[in-house]
Amino acid sequence: MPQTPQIAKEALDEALARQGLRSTRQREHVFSVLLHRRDHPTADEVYARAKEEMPSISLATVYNCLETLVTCGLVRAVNYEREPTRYCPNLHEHAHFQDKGSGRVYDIDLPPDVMAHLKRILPNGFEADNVEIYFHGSLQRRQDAEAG
Amino acid sequence: MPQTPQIAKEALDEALARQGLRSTRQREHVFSVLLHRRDHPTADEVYARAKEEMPSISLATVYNCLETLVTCGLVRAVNYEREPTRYCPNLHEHAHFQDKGSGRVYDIDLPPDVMAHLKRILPNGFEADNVEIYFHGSLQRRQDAEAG
DNA sequence: ACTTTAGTAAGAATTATTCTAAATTCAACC
DNA sequence: GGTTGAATTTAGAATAATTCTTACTAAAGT
Repeated sequence: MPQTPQIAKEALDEALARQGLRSTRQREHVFSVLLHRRDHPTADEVYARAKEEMPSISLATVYNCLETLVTCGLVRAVNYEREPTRYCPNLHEHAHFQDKGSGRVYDIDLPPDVMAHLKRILPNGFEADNVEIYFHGSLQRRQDAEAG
Repeated sequence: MPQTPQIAKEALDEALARQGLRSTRQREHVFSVLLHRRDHPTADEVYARAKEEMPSISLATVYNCLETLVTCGLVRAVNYEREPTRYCPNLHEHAHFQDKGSGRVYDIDLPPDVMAHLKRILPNGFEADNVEIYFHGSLQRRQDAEAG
């Protein structure tokens, strides 16, 4: 039973309030679904998981809630090629890696200098707000390194 | 009247042959459209431009040809968020920058070390085939620096 | 309690893209 | 030069993710 931890609920309420938005059961629940398994689910997957505890929630509401969470800055929308958008509650600056075997997406921490270093390659006049870095490849699984 | 330069036509024929594919009028024309204005057009835009010289070409064929060119390695498909796919005949390793004002996409050359440097941040077991780097921001236009 | 506003639900609509089936083209062989 | 068979093109239908619309519900302000 994923229960939104108090600390996350407070962050949610505060972030929503900052945008003049209300905290609702659906928003809280969708957020808790994302926090519970940080595996970059698609909207459909979030919908399926959300319904387990809240069978009356609709797909449209899941889309609305995800969009709201993105607007509030609590969640990041992640795209690769034209696959369905995935959602990620990890707010550190980080890159993504998609394993072409399983399609699963993993967070890759960025050493602090990388982002700055990257922005420095831009010619004069190009001002970047953000940089998306998306690796695509295969994940060599080793017995001793089991990752989620 | 964009005419495929001989050198490009030969590269096309050779690349197609390597995959056991035929060189056709449509494939050649779609390729020439991409080479003519290197502004990362969408499939729809390529369709519109291709029709000017070849009014009978269909949108499906444009999609097929673009896909074929990507398969042959002559063209890169570029995605940002869930916007329509854009096509780019620049095969150097490079990043993309989208100006949020105009939506236009620019190629950004990568210093040779950057790619290698980036791949080195991957944890053990992650083997990247490729990295997409997509900047999003605004382009400060200066009188003396007019770019296409 | 009454009114306004925000949020949710269900399904229709949209959009980029892919699929399907029929028609056409092309390269190789006779 | 015509024939054959596979590859390609075409037009339109189909698909899939997402957004929109409209009515309903819930909450907040008065």
